[in-house]
Amino acid sequence: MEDRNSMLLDKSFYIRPDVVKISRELTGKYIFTKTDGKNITGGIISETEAYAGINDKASHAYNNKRTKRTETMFMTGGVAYVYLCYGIHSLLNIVTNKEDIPHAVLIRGIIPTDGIDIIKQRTGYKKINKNSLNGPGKVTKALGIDISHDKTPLSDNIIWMEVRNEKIPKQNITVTKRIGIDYAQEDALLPYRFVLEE
DNA sequence: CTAGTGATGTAT
DNA sequence: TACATCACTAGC
Repeated sequence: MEDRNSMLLDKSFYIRPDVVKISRELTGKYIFTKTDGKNITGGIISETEAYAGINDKASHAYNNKRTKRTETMFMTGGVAYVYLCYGIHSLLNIVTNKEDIPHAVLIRGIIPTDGIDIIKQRTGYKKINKNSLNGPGKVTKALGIDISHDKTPLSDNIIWMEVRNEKIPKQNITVTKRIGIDYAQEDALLPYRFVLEE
């Protein structure tokens, strides 16, 4: 796994204080999973959003809201925060920053590279292309992630990130406002979404 | 455009 | 215990 062409992102990457920067940096990195007793599936992270804790009206942890569900966001960075949205879709977030500071990055899209046949099985898609997994619910379905993976450390060979040699220049990442958070008033306009350009 | 889906949060 | 809400998707 770890040679000079690929390196596991470890705790020191996730514990850093600037979640918006981490969100930008995760865009273009690789995510892999080994779930379901199946082999590795994964791809290049093509879209992320930052959720910046207690002062961000779009965040589940806004106003220091601490419940059974949001407790995960308060953990030390480097674990998965997975919750069910609209009764159907499990959404995968990466918890960042130190304990008690509830920052997270939502993984909104990947370009599949590994385990294409398993991804076809899980999604039911007959063909897979670089745009097939362009939504947060599609990503978790393809990677075999559900709410049972909440609190999973990103160091356990179940869900993990790698950096590889491919250079993703900064200018190839577009920045926009976040999706589906109209309830967040002025914070809905924050430039916290990062998308890899074609 | 809209229905579907169920865990979660908040109020009773 | 009840009810509204929701970091979405697929199918018209």
